[in-house]
Amino acid sequence: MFSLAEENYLKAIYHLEQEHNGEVSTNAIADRMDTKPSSVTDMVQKLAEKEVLSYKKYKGTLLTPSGRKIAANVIRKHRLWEVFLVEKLNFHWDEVHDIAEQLEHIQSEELVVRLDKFLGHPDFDPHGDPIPDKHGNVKRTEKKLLSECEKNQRGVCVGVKESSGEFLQYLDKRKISIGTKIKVLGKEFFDGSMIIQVGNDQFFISKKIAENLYVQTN
Amino acid sequence: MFSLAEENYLKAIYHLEQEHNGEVSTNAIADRMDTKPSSVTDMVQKLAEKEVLSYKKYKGTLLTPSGRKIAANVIRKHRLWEVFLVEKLNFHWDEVHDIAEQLEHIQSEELVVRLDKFLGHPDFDPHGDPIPDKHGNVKRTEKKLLSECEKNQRGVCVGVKESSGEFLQYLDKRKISIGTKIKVLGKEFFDGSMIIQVGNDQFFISKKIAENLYVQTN
DNA sequence: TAATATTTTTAGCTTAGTCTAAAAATAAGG
DNA sequence: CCTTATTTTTAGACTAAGCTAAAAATATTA
Ligand SMILES: [Mn+2]
Ligand SMILES: [Mn+2]
Ligand SMILES: [Mn+2]
Ligand SMILES: [Mn+2]
Repeated sequence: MFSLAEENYLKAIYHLEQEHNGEVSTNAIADRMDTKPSSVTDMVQKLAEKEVLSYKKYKGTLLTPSGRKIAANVIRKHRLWEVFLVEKLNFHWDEVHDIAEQLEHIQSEELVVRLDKFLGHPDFDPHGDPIPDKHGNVKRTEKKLLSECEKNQRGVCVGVKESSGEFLQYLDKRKISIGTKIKVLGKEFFDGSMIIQVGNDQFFISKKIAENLYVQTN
Repeated sequence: MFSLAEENYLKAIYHLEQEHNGEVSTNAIADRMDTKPSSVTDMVQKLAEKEVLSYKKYKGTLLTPSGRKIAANVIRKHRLWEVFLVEKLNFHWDEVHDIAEQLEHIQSEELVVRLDKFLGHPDFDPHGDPIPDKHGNVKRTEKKLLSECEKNQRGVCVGVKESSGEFLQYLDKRKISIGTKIKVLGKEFFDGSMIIQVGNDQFFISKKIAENLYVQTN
């Protein structure tokens, strides 16, 4: 029904919609997909014909509910395959994206159902991103302070409570910014300090740090 | 390096070469691939440019060693994925071909290595077809009498010893002909009779039948 | 608000892979 | 061996998806 190229566009637009929460511009799509804006205009007009997105010249695009469902399903497959590659084939989590980029386009409802079951119905991919359910719904959660997180919880940094220069510099040094994924590897009850994982780095943070970082948890 | 369409052509030509053992005609390829002969001519000329097959106008084509290796690798992936689908995802063996037709085109050396390992380095796919090794070599075996086969062995019918009308009619009734795959489910030492599987059917055969059927075993 | 800069679209080309219709080569039959 | 049938190739067109260059719309800013 939808070609590989069309699926990739829908997926990119889906992600961009979340990020900008709202219409997505032609240039933003071109940037994300490594194509030229003129190519995007063509494709977006075709997808508007197919009613998977709404488009007004010069005004940007928004997915329709049906387009959003298709995109979510591609993302579901992408993330399920990533789980498979890491959990079953023992790939490292940072090696799997490009393979999943191909596997996400395999067409077979039944395959997805069985893969999901085989993997034990996982809720998150190896990067900590949530796996949409079969209806395209993603479990979206409230933000909270990192200090409220438990061991093994994952979250995405969505903001800071205090924003002094020193604190922001500290975050910068630790390569933490909005959108950074954080996993709690350990938590000390005595002083509330934590060991966390950020990208490939693991390090200690004090309770004070943890109390000033907002995360959106899984 | 090679597109999905090119890979499918190479694979089809590979199979046709075995079947006709020799040059493959344009029409034969068109038939197999469900395309028009004119499309085949175009593609075959392109593949000849790329030196994966040799082609002389009106004379048919033959894969070069490099073309044969590429084809065998696609077939390797196809059959490994079929094993995965049946053994791990519990698909029935007659449901997996179309999905494998897509999965065989996923590009990743490492994925194949790990999938092969995960599956325990299988030698045959769920249909009993041999899985080429990483160098494109297929274990080709001698033909022998079905009566010489052991329990759980699989073979492809490649001929008969006696060819009386009654015998051939029997084979016909049982839907056994050249190319039919047979699996030995059980063997009785006392009288040499067997239970065999042919397609979805399972039935008894006497020693006399088994002694007159040549099979190529895995 | 008028000039300038940026974004987006259009127009026209390109390549891969397919098709139909017609021409050319080869094979078969009398 | 000549005529007819079959196979194969060529010529020309089409669609999907991309590109460049130029035009048009929108946004910025002096
Ligand atoms: Mn990914
Ligand atoms: Mn993709
Ligand atoms: Mn198959
Ligand atoms: Mn295929």
